[in-house]
Amino acid sequence: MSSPSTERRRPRLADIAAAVDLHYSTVSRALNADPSLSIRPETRARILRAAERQGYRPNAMARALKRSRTGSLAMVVPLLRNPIWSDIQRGALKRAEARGYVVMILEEPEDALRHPADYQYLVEESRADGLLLATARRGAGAGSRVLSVPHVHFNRRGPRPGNDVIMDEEKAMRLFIDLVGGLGHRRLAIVDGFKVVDTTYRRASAARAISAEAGISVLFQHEEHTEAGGYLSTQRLLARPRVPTAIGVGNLNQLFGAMKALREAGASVPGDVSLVSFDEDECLAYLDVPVTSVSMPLEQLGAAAVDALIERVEQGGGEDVLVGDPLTLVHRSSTAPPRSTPALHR
Amino acid sequence: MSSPSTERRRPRLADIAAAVDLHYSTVSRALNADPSLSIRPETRARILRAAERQGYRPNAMARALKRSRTGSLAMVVPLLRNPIWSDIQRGALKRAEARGYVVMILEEPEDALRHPADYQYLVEESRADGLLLATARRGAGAGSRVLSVPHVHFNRRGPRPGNDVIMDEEKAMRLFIDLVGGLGHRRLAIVDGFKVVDTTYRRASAARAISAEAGISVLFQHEEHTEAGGYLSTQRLLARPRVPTAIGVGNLNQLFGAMKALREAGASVPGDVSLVSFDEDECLAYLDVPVTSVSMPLEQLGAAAVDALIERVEQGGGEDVLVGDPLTLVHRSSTAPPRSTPALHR
DNA sequence: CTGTTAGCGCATTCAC
DNA sequence: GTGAATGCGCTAACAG
Repeated sequence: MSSPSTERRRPRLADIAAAVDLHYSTVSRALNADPSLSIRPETRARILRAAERQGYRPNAMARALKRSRTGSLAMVVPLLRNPIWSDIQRGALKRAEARGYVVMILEEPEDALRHPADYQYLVEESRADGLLLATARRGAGAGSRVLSVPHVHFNRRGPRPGNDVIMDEEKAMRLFIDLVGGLGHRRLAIVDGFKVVDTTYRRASAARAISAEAGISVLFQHEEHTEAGGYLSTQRLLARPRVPTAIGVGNLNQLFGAMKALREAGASVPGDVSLVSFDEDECLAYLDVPVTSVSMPLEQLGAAAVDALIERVEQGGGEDVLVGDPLTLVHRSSTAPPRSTPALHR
Repeated sequence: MSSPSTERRRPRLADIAAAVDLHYSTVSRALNADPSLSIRPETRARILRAAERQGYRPNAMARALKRSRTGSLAMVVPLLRNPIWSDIQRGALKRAEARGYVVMILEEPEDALRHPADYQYLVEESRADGLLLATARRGAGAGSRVLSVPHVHFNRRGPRPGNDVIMDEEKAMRLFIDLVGGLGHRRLAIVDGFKVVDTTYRRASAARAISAEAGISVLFQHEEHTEAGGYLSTQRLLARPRVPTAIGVGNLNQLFGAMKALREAGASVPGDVSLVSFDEDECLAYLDVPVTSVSMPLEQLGAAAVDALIERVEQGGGEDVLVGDPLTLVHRSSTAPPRSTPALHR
């Protein structure tokens, strides 16, 4: 209806070749700066100018078909409310863009888990060059179909070593235990998600080892990683004969539940119990009593995962990666020495 | 080193054609269930079986090249901490998957805004069939380059009508004003982000219109959409000679700031001031005083945006979409009648 | 009912 | 220095 004539096809190599009166293969080589092409600079400039003028854009599909490389990565993340996934995703997107890749995102519902191999089709159909996976449950798919396309598991380890990019959960746990241990706490508790999730599993193992060596007791409560889960776990802890004096909470959602349970029980923070979050978030600074947290390198993890995957795609190699920096304590007001503790009398 | 021979190429149409002793074009038509092909069921079954056995997967690049359609959409979202974007993204991903599309995500830093047309290259290079954009600032790029590829603006309107998928902010505002107005409040305030963001702008306009017609006064505070912004805005409100008795807060980050300001000023909620959040989140139920919120149809918005874009890609048509369902009030404990109000004496 | 043919747009090996 | 030719894997129009 309105100007039906203006519609113009996107220029191809042939179009710009016609404009400069050269063969399109020459144009291709000039635009790609093919070193084996000894072209005179002046001709080259002419080509570039023509391409520019016509607004030439290489067709990614055609190029991908020819090169058998799509320039895109597929990222599978669990469908969770926890904001850490946004941060990891952010790190991955930035790094991928910087390295000339695009990223497709898929979200896997927690109640409809699939096997990692179920995402292989993306590579097999040449939609992506490789897979970034955060879908593994511990033991899931162990011994079963092994992925035969480039991939890395991030944040959660895969069924076998060699393609994992994970955070240094042990370091995080050590930070927590050193902090409250140093304040004099000897009865700690950790409120976290279920141990079928690898991250939680590693955290729990680390806590066990570290606390044992420090002569500190640690109680574990594993529940859903939601407000309700944190609430329930903390209620249970507070109902014990000897209530822990310091609690570490595995994620932000659970933290809100934990705080509610503490409030309802009349337990003051940090007076009665010290509280530490394993998710850092700006909002922690604005709570009634600002909550100390362990800040994990989330964006760095995403970036490292992309780097590792690209290495596998382009070189075929690669090793496990442990991301441990910057992993720091954000000191706020939710920790203090336990009431009448040796530390106070020193 | 280990079994270098096992490496087998991915099967192509030709491979399965060879296996069933038919031409590969026939195989193609059979697999695609081409209606113009009258093939005998038995042959068809043979083909399917062979394809299955060889693990055949159509090459998406080759298909895209031929069909000039990639089957992927590009989504550009602002780089923000606010969790609404995750929810919108989720809705979009789900719908896209259901409709056979994949989605690439790009995040645009708020401090390095680009023109929507800067993302056109994705379509021009045949990396995506269309663009989902949430990048517009009011007035940005108005009158400048107009997008010449299929696209929709979501949550934030584009420079001109016709390709917008937005939420019914007016309805949201009406819910808020009706609620607190009905409780007897006559001095309201709205704490929100800056009005260069279209969502905020529409919310403010709606509030102005609705409150005028209801004979209610509304004060606006526009600050950064962060905890610090909400804190600052609320402090300002509390410093006024006549403090508003009900405050609506535009997003979750600001809400934490607002609550801190109220706490520090010794203003009780809902005793001294009623509080309503325009972002719904499970954590609101776990706060010291659980906060009432307006729950927006975020996933629905994402899904609607995908539908609208696919319509433009596949049919070339499309109109503006207003997403208004389900848009509801989540009643919690942060609202009450103002102290000694007419409503109490009725 | 099935085979032939011609590209989609590009990179690349080989001639000249 | 540059042109010609081939094929990546697939779809679709056309033969037979």
